[in-house]
Amino acid sequence: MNKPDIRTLDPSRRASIKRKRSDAVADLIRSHIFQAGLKPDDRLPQEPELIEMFGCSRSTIREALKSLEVQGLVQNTTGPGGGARVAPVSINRIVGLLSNYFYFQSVSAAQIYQIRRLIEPELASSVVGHLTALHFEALEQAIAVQEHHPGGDADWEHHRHAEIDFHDILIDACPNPLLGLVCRFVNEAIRHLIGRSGVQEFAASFTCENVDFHKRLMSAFRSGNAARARRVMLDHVLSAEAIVVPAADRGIDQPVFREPLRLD
Amino acid sequence: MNKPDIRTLDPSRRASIKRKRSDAVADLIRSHIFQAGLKPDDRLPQEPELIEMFGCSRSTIREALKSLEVQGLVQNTTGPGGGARVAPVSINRIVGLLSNYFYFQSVSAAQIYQIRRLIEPELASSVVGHLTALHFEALEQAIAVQEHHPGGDADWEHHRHAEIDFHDILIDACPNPLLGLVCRFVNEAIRHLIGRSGVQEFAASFTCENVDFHKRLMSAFRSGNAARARRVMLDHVLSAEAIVVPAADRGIDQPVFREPLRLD
DNA sequence: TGAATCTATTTATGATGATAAAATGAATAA
DNA sequence: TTATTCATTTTATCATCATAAATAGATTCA
Repeated sequence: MNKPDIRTLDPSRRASIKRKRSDAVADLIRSHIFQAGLKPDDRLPQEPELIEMFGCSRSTIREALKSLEVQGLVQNTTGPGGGARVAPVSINRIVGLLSNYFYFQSVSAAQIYQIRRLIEPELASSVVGHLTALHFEALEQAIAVQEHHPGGDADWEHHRHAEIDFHDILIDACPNPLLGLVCRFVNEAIRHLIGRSGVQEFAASFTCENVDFHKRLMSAFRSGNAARARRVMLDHVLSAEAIVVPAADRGIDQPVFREPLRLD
Repeated sequence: MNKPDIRTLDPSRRASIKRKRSDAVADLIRSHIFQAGLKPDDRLPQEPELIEMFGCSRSTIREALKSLEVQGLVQNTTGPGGGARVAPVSINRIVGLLSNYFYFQSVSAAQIYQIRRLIEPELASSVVGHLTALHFEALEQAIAVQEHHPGGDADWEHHRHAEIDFHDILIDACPNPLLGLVCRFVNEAIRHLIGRSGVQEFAASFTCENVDFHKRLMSAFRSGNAARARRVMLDHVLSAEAIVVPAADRGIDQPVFREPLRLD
């Protein structure tokens, strides 16, 4: 058969290793979305049209659309007016895909806190002035969850998750999407650590301490004091690190920035 | 027909919105990989067996495998001994998926540098003692690329990419995978910024300055001085920020940490 | 009129069978 | 020995049909 093969039509592709047709089609559609500047909810051609456009079968098109769907770029719906539509790539999807990564690349508490101490204070500072009433409500509720069974042993994991939830809510209010994304990643890494940890010794006092820090953070947020929010968060993270990270793993040379300096 | 539907068998799924079979199968396989502790290169059952196991058709299984392939969890090969194999989720794949995100969520230079000034100095410090001869060679070459046409106007984008390449090489030597991942993200964001920027005014002197900083970094790396590497990198990032970020966007309250403090 | 329900249509989704292409290893020819 | 060819295994792609889901519009009931 003498059908033109997409893989050989594009010179840039031909040089590289043989790719699957479905992947080539997926990339072409992906490029088209960006180059045409399509926005979320814009419609893509329907399956029969795509089959016509790319000269390949339905299953190939479907695999390509599946690929784009997993990437979070498109969403497929049935029914009249349905088909493939452009979707906004959500931060949640990226984080979800990331979680696979941690299964093969385990990260230690020490490694997590090496970054956490740097970015969480920045997060705390940056959300000041951006927290809505809804945010405050959610934050209060996260604190309430932590306070509920302060002594219960079985609730340890529950408390730790509520602790991370508190920080995730801050991310929601963060005006810098990249900072938010990075913080989400670190939180996701912590969640994995909680899941597989045998480090459940530090229960009661740790939770109380965290709640206290969170309340002090709330106070700083309410008063609109970014500098104080930064300081309190730094203390919070360092305090947690001192408990969570085994002393042996705590790098002596790891620096802590206590006070910010200004650009000249 | 009275076939058991995977979507209704799992109580946790039944409650939520209707999912596609292929997604349900993909999740089951994914969970199996993790729960069985499968390692990269371990084989998954072949398509006919999977069809048997899940009681669904070939196309459903193939979509599920496609999904896992896009996620980077498995790799499919043809031929004897082929089939689906577990693959390590690579940092490159995650970054690739992330790049979609930036098309809908644009990030400004100011936002990038808010994070960059925090983590790049940490990166520079952490790679000290972990750079191999190969790393040094690659770093030298990246510098050479930047030096090649210091005045050429058309090379501006080329130089900027070489500048980012230099930092990516450091990431390769970073012993903290999470820090590496975060730095890759920031670099990816910068690459996007370069791609769509109309900010090409600052060309010649900027490149020279960067090369100078890179050479000073190399010196610190060679002498094994982590503290100096940190300081030089901070100066490098701040210098770049002062040029790249419009003064109006430069938040007055953004802090700069010039000297590290120690844990008590 | 207004809301709820039915029905038809559109579209993706799932199933089946056949063919093509890639990878492996064995057999063969130089 | 070395390279080549060939058969085999397994996915990749194709083609077609049947099913399920979602919407729009008509219809019915209050």
